[in-house]
Amino acid sequence: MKRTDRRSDCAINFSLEMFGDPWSLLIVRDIVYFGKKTYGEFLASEERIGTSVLASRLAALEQKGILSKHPSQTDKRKDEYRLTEKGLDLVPVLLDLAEWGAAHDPETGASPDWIAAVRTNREAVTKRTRTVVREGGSVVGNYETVVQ
Amino acid sequence: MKRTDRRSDCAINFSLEMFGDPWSLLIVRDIVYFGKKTYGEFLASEERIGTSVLASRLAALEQKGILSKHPSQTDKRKDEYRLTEKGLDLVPVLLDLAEWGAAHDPETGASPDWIAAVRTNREAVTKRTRTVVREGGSVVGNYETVVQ
DNA sequence: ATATTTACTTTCATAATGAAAGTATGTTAG
DNA sequence: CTAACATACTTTCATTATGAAAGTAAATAT
Repeated sequence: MKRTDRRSDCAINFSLEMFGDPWSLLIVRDIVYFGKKTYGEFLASEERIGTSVLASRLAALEQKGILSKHPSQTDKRKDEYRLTEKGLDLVPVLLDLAEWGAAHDPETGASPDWIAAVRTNREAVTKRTRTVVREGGSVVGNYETVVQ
Repeated sequence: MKRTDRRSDCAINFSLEMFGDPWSLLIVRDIVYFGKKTYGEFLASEERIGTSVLASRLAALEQKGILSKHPSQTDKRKDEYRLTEKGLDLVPVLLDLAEWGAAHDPETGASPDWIAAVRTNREAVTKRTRTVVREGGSVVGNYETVVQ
């Protein structure tokens, strides 16, 4: 009586079913790179996610244990979304996507030394990124720390 | 007069626009892990991609330079799809997705020693996987070679 | 008290997916 | 040589997801 609804037991397929849509990883990126936390901050991102899509993605990521939601202490209208440990495990995926994108987009906006740091020092960059993000920081706000 | 249609210049966004749908990376996985090459082989994969979706994904991946298409030498009905070098650059992404999926799916079908090899020996596994796939082989058909 | 913020929900037109059947060309079996 | 079959699609159409815009309710700022 197993086999609920998943397409297969493949680990890659499992990952794709969890966050393999075109928006979920952009939300994770907003947290990891830019330190965004609230609905309004995600909504304002450059890629212009629609409000209804954002709402459904946030709910789905929370339900899947990738994000957790907490009422803001300072403003009761706001909620803060944070990555769980499971969500932090996506940092390596983000780094690979950044590396691939930077390598193959002739007009990429990625900074060459960030990409170089990821390429030459992957383990350490991953670990420091996790640590920084776990404590509420972001890559952009802690560049020196993360890159080394 | 730049800025065609892309949502942003972010490298992560670029990657997601190229293969960030729920099917493209499964096709790449079919090639890398299982050595699939033809339309019919992709169509038969466990996740049951629809024929119209498969056709559009293959065309899109070819147009984006991730796959190349070649008439089969032995059977003129068949076409063979292969990864370009740009497509081979997706191997690290696949390895990360496998690692994340295996780590977070309690019922994963991924073999523990493949995952262990990826985790402890990422660089070498990546490089050997690329080499094997570039020559038309696959992970499943060359397990000992790839894992070491 | 009133205006504004914030996090949504609702509505609705358009696009993508999924299931099923159909087609054109090449191959195989008798 | 011909009929059945294989292969790579395309077409159709119902269902679902996306995207744009407007609306709502609670909390905060003025």
